[in-house]
Amino acid sequence: MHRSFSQNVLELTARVPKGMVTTYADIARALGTGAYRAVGRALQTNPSTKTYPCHRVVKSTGELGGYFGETSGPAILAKKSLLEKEGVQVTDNRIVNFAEKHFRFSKPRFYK
DNA sequence: CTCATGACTTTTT
DNA sequence: AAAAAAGCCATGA
Repeated sequence: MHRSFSQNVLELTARVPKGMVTTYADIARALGTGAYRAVGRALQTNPSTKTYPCHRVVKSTGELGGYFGETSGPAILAKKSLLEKEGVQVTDNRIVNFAEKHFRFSKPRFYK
């Protein structure tokens, strides 16, 4: 069964447990590619934040990254709020204790 | 098909 | 430590 790259990005996003985060690079790697930037692009068209909690996807550096196309401003504040509501602290645009909150995908998956 | 673009990442200043 | 440059690749025009 072939799923599009974007579709797989969304499905992996849905796997991240509440209170944990993953990164754009992790998702790309889990799909067997290095298309980190394309991951962000795929999330930009997220059809449902309920189904796909894309606020749990952050940068490899532990910084927040973007939300709904915005890299700063109100959208990012919303992302921060959602994370803190789940117990992930954010200070100065960064995940506090990033290593402990970092969810790792168990096995690589391929979409092709 | 080619080309530019971006919710990125890593290396180099 | 902070900023810039270079590298990455799926997607849409």
